Amino acid sequence: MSRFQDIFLEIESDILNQQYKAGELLPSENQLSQKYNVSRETIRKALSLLLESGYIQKKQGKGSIVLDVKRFDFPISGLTSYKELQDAQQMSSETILVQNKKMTIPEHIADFLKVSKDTEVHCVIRARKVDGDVVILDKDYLFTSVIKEIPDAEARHSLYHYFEKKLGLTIGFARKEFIAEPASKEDLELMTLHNDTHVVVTRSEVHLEDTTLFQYTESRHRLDRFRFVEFARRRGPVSYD
Amino acid sequence: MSRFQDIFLEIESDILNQQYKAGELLPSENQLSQKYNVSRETIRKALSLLLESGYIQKKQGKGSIVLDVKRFDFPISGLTSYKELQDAQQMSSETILVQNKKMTIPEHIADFLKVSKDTEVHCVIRARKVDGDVVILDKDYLFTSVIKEIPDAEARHSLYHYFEKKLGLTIGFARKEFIAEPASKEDLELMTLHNDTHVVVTRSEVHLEDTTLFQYTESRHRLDRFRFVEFARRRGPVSYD
DNA sequence: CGGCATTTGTTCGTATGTATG
DNA sequence: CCATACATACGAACAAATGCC
Repeated sequence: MSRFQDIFLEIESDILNQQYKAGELLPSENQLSQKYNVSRETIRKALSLLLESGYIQKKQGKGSIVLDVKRFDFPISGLTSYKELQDAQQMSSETILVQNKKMTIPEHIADFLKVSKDTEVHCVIRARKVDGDVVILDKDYLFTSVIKEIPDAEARHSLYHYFEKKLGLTIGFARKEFIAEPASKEDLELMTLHNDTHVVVTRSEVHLEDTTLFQYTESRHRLDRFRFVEFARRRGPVSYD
Repeated sequence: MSRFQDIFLEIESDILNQQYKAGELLPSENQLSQKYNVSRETIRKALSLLLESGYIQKKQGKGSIVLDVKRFDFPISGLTSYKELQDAQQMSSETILVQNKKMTIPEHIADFLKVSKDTEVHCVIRARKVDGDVVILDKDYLFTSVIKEIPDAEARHSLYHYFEKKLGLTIGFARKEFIAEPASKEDLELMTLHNDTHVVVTRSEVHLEDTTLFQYTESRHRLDRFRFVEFARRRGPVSYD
């Protein structure tokens, strides 16, 4: 781990432990560089991580103000599904493996991803049960050119744990889209939908560090179980209007 | 404008103009620093902006790969509403100013924001009409301690244009939350909802650069007119599972 | 397999510009 | 006007990953 990452983690935990309180200023960059015995550049890299993560706000000529981060649910950003919420908040949940088989990619997905229509993928479908109800349906399509085999046990546990810890793959980036859609026949069959007519769908394409596309995911959420929280920093002329 | 921002914009436009094509490598940081006559650090700052914005992927020992950004709707990220989509894509739309008055903050919002219950705010309600239908309802609450006056004409045009261009305020950051909710009586009255039972609601609290909270916004979207696109880069152990 | 050149990642030191109070 | 703090920029050095021979 690099020095500026260590320092980021230390200051982060100091903020979470209220060593630095919301509304106060952090020590100046020069003071911090003395405290940690590093150059100011190293401190600035640590602070810019804190900035991106929503812990502080910097102001030229003044200092770095600690934001009130505990007023909000944690983690701040990127929380998409109740499954992730549960992981973060230790709630109980159950994963049902509905399907795990090899097939050629469905045509509409090939079109969406702009890949060949005879690409081979693993199709993994999982239902997420909370409090007795199936509230999330996850459909993953994984390119067999990258992932050779998916044991059922791994699919029941965590695909990403399998990819990163066991196969040594590293995720690079993803594009996600959120929209509301009418519930499909499959949704009605597999999820506990009461009288809902719609679900919220998140579609993502996930790429490895070397930019190869290796996964397409569709996550379908019951309306009352969808929530997404984002921390957005102003960059350039973005309209919040 | 700082040098590294200029260089970011130049390379950005080179990517958009296909001077640098998707899948190819950018010139190395040393080559770029020669081309632009700046130090490598300056180039690295420009490249890190490109990285955050989803234009490139960097790989140690290899170089910076140009990503295929044209396959997706533009702008890549942070697009929340059809109003923003229209602005970006020159679609036609109409804004109806439903209300613009001073009042004390509604109690449930005071609770949500953890501010005093007798805070004074401007309440601005606007309906967004597309193709004859009202598909978005925006409710803005603006602290009178920061914003003294809101002319109707400005509310009909763009609040943010008014704040930033005319009042000289600078937005710092915001936290946004997306949820699906049952349609309220007000939604049914003011929006063209057909038989919809739910709407997608985005709630944001917007802060100025000096961290003062100055706005709370609730934007209510008809289900078939909501869409949000995000570019997410991997940082640390985040589960896409 | 090792060695080597190339490329990005990290850190340091220094200098100068700019905003704040 | 001045001290302080953050912003930008340059130059240098070494580490780590990659690719090629």
